[in-house]
Amino acid sequence: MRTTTHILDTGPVSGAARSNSCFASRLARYGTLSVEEQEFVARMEESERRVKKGEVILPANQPLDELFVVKEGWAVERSRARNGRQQSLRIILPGEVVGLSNLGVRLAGNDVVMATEGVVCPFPKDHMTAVYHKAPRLSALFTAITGLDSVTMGDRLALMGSGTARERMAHFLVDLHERLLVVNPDIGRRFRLPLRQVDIGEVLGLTKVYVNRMLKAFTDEHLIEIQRPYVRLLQPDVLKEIAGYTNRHDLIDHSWFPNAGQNGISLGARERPTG
Amino acid sequence: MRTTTHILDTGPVSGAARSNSCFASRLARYGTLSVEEQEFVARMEESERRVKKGEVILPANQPLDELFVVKEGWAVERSRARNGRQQSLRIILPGEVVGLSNLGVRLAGNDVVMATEGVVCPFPKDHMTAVYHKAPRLSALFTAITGLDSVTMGDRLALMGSGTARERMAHFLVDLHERLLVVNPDIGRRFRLPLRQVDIGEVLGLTKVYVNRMLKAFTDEHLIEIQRPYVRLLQPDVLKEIAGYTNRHDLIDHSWFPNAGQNGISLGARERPTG
DNA sequence: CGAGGTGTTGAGAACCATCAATTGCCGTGG
DNA sequence: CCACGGCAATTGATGGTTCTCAACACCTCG
Repeated sequence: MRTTTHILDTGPVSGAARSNSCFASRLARYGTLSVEEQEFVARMEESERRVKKGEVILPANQPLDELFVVKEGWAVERSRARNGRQQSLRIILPGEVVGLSNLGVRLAGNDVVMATEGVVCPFPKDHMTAVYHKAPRLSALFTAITGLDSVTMGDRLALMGSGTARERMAHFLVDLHERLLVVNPDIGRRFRLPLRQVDIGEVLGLTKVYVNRMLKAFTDEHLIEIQRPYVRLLQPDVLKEIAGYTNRHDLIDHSWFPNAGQNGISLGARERPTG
Repeated sequence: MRTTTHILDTGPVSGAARSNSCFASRLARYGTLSVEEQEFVARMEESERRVKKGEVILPANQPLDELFVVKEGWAVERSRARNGRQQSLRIILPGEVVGLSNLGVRLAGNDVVMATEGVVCPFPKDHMTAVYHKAPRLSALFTAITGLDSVTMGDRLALMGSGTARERMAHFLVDLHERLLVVNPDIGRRFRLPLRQVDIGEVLGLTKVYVNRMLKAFTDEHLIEIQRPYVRLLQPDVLKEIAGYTNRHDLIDHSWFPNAGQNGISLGARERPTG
């Protein structure tokens, strides 16, 4: 009998159970969690709050005493530029955490705003202290995720620096699709894109007008198909080629994680579902 | 008698001693380290390696088993785009760490290349395991620094997305200056900029021609003065205004750090030198 | 003295922004 | 049922910022 359970074990997983643990299910992608670690994660998701579209769940320039797991809906991290023109730094999808990278920071650098209505699970930052004390492997996993975010951000930075509008748009679509697949492997090539073209423009550093032109171009080239608010990627590979996309989600490393000690639980890589 | 020593205590600090601990001195900016923690840090800097200009100290797409502290010289993190046009993601100055954000990542996302000759201190990634086990406050500090890097990267992302060439250049100059001041508070307004205009272009996502034009513009407006390879910021405040610069280095938070335990060492904020 | 790298300057073109007008969609109310 | 308002998407015309290409000046080093 094993002392670990795999959260994403295929089998009798009810829909409700899955929706109760979208964060845990994302973590489970990177390995098996011990029972104790699962308790920590569960604690992070124990309180829910329903949030409206446009609600600021993490205000900039304010001390941040709560982290969030986004459970339903999309959020956006936005930098407020005094130029009026504001820039979205990243999109936060269900199952992703807000504030991990701001953990050591006294004041939050940027706003995090809900792009749609949704449900978030706030949990006090102090809990992280306990994690660092008692669940070193989990804290290492958080470090890993933070690092992954950083690499991802680097990719976007490169794209914003030297990428054309076409490349940016392709990257945007492909990246969203791949990230949605992480939590929800069975969506196929079609997904809901609950953003206006203005919003996309703020993510990509383009005007809504040019966003529209790029989308039209892709549609004309039969690369995508738009059935608002859904998008279908007709030729994902071509889009990846245009974007120069490299999937970074295989990058999580656990080899250096501290061992769990006498219970000897291995946080080994989970085999990827063939795709 | 205190059990802690402040590494940057003003007083009899020899030049040699300071050059031996540029990383420690950066850490010390954020608080006082215990003797044990100092030992960890010292261990990170115990082996030195002299590196040539252009040398790749951390190759992309390869497992990363060493971190580096850059002790002398400048390094650059570069994303290799297959478009030919390559983009520098960030500049790494003496006293800064390479690879912290890649800790949890199986393969390094990007190359890190020396922009000048210099000295780096490699230390095995495995040491971090020990840190996470035995020096929770230190590992929290690393998390904090990683977070700070992330926020900084967000600022640059916003700038690349919606900033003009003028704003980018101003930000570039001001940011470098402020970061050099962290380790070396007495350089005044003049600093050595050991980069070609092409290199600056790769950082800012501009061509060398336009970099030149911006620099000329700033010179004509008496905002800067160039005495290759030195730059003097004649009106730093105007530059900050142009760049919309906000200094993020005050942002490190230690309130949530785990306590050190019975020895009760406080990792309190260090008062900033008045500037 | 020549070669190569870097900086400087000019002219034209490309990409994307801006401005402006129109269409289509949806919910509301008459 | 239709009129209306408002928001988002779409399309066209024009302009600005930045790129590209190209030539030349400067410096260092052999």
